[in-house]
Formats: sequence, C-alpha cells, structure tokens
Amino acid sequence: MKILSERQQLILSFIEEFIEEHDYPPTVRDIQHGCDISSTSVVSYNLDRLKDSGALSRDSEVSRGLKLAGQKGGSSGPVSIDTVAVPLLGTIAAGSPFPMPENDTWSDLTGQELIDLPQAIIGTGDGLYALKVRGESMIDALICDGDLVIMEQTSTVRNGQMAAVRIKSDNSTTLKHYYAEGPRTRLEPANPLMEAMTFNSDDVEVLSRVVGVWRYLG
Amino acid sequence: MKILSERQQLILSFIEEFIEEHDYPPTVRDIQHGCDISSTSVVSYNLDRLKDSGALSRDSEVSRGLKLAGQKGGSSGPVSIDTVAVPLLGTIAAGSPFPMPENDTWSDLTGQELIDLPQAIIGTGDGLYALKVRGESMIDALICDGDLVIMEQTSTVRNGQMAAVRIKSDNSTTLKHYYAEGPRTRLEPANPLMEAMTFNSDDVEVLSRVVGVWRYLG
DNA sequence: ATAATTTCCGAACATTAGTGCGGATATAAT
DNA sequence: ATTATATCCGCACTAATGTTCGGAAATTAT
Repeated sequence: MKILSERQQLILSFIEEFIEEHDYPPTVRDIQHGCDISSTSVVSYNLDRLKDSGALSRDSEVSRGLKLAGQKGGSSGPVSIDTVAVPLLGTIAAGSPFPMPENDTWSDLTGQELIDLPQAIIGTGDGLYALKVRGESMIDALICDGDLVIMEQTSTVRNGQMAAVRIKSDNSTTLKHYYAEGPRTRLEPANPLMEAMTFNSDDVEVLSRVVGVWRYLG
Repeated sequence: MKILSERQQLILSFIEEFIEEHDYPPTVRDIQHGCDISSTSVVSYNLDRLKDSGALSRDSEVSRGLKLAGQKGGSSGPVSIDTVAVPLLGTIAAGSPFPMPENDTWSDLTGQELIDLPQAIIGTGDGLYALKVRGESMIDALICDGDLVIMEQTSTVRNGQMAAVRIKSDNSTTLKHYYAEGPRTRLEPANPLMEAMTFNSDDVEVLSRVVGVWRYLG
C-alpha cells in the first residue's frame, strides 16, 4: 500500500469532517481553503493520487463527486457504519434457566435493551440475541463474568461450532463445541486443557448457536 | 404538516435513492432528468417548497447542497451508529514479540486493516489498536486462538485492570490482571482457577491495557 | 365566472467548480 | 552534481450548476 503524504492525509480527514458536518462532500475549492492549499490544481492532483491509492473514488467532471473508499473506515474519528441491533435478552448464570427469545416475531422486541454491533463482523443479525454472563460457571468455555455472548437461535449447528446445549438427563445447559458422531454426541469445552464428554445424541438438545463473545474491560 | 404534492414526493424519493447510490446529493438537473421535469426552475421551486415543509434543508448557491431531514435513524433493520476504527496491528502468539504501535502519530496508520467497533462500547477509540491471537498460549487469560484483543497503548493501568505486561527478567509477555502493591506487583490470571504470581515491581513493565476481547465464531 | 394563488415553463444569466497547462520547486535516485 | 520523479503554483478555460424572470397553465378560493 502506497504511503500517503501528510497533505493527502490532511485532505482525507478534511473530507471526512466536511461530510460529517454537511452530509455532502466538499468541492475542490472547499478542500483548498480548508487545507490551506494554494491552488485548486494541487487539490485535484492529490485527489487523483488518493484515488490511485484507493483511499477514495472520484466521479470526474462531477461537482463534489467524491466518495471515501472505506466509506466506513476512515482513518480517524468516529464514522457512521452499518450496524445491527441485537436485543439483550437477559443474563445467564450457573443453574439459572437458559434465557431464550420467546417472541416469535423479532420485530416485537421493542423495549428490550439493544446492543449495536458492526454488520461487518456480525452479518445480517437475523435471529441474533445477546446474553450477559453472570458468575464464573463458564470458565471452561473461556467465558467469564460480565462477558456478552451473542447467540443465534437455531437448533441445527455444524460440527465444531459452539452452541448452547441442554443435557436432558441433567437438565443442565452449557456452552460447548458440538460434534455429532452418529448415535453419540461429543461436547468439547473451548478450553483445550479440559476434556470432552460424550452423550447419547437423544440426550442433547441444541438451543442456540454461539456467534460471538464480547468482553469489555473498560 | 403541509401535504406534499405528488411531484414533491417523487423528488424526495429520488434524492433518497440518488444519495443511496452515489453518497452525495443530486444536482438540480439530476433531479430534473430523474423526475422528468421540464425545467430546472421547477425543480428549484419545489425544493424550496420541500424546504418550507421541513422535508429537507438546502444550502443556497451550493451545488448539491441538499440534506434530507430524516437522513439517519431508520426504524428497523441495520442502522447507522457512530463507530471508531481500530487498526489491526498484527498477531500475537506465544513467544513472539508483542506487537506495539510503532508510529508515533496515529494518523499515520492508513493502509492498516481496520476494525470497526461501536463507539458506545469502545469510547473515543483514541490510542486503541487490535491484535489477533494465534495459538492457545493465553488460555489462562480466557483468550483463545482467533480472538481479537482490543488494546490501548498506555503504561499506566489501575489495579484490577487487565494489561499486557512484560516480565523483564523473563523477557516474557502475558496478559494478566494487574495489582500494584507497593514494591511488589501481583499478576492474576483472568481464570480464577489459576493462581496469581507476584514480582518485584521493577521487574514488571506495562505495555498496553486490554480494553476488550472479541471472539467471533461465525 | 372571476380573481387569487400555486405551479409550471423556457430561456437566459451568473456563479460555482472541475480541468488543463507551462513552468517553478522540491524530493529522490544515479 | 545531474537526472528523474513527484509536488506545487497560478492562471485561464470550460463544463456544471443554482438562480432569475416574464409569462403560461393549473388549481383553489370568492
């Protein structure tokens, strides 16, 4: 990746701020004055350079025909990107019943606390919900108190994926890596130092798939 | 609220679609042709009406100086929120030297892969960077292969916070909860099942503070 | 119907704004 | 130093773009 000159970075951040403020891109002359550049041609030159480097795209002969490349990934400052809102359904603790979405329509979750996560790392967010972990009961899943677990409501998971599974005979629920092996189902803790267990497949019910874990240590 | 004429509604939705496609607003003539209007003056006239009704704002004598009133804040589906972009500096593995931001100016990180995180859970994002974890060497910090660790470059952490610390005598680096206790410093694994260790405070160097951990199991 | 108001038309007009060009300066390579 | 390359400068040119204005047509009020 080509290195951007100081002036080019300045221009880039100016464009970002300008769009942030006006909701439309600046003109060449806006940039000129905003970045204290002596000539419009210099701005034009550097815009082309930025275009070459992929930092932005430019519609020629179009006023304000600028578009930041990442659009969602500027170099500094907050930018707006697409995110999905995931409802925080409750907390999960050792022994407590595993919370599940009850509403059959996801649109009916108004009033729930929502967690915003970037679409880029979460996907569409369909059927997702979040649980807050209380207590240390999931240490062997490498999940600790305070963690936010993002789950997808599904009863089908592929081998190797992590899921919330219920052992019917125990009436216990844990988060484990899931491996269906014919009549038996192996559940493997995320912590490789701990040992897997196998159950009769009939005895294992998949409640939700674990999509992600967010731990914030502000 | 004044009722909008059919033409005004058409113009409004055209502007919306145009911005969706180009990321900058249309010109009067774009609207003219897009809505099959005979004269630019008619467009200008209706834009003024729309401005009066509050449907949009208009910067006069500014090309493409349009801003839709609603602009942001859809009611369902993906929404735009403020996020911060965090550079992904590299990977961290057992034994490997701990990657640190080298550039003294954060604005100089263009070209790095960027991770977008919601501002709401990350804060301003100043001085933050991300590392991808390789291998199982951090199991005792409840961090596993593939995790994304968000760090803040700082040499001062408060007791109880998690930090990347270097043990000088070992020349080893680990992620531990940090407790300065006078001449001694106690380092406590995130996993409460494991035991803490104490070192001479001189022997412990704080490299970065751990702000968050993101584990994605797509 | 008549008048008042709103909307539309077409055609200029005046800025605004992107581009091109010759040459000056810097910066890097040989 | 000397050449090559990248940037910058000012200025002019042209395309794009918002605005104005007299009058026509449509709509609404009296």
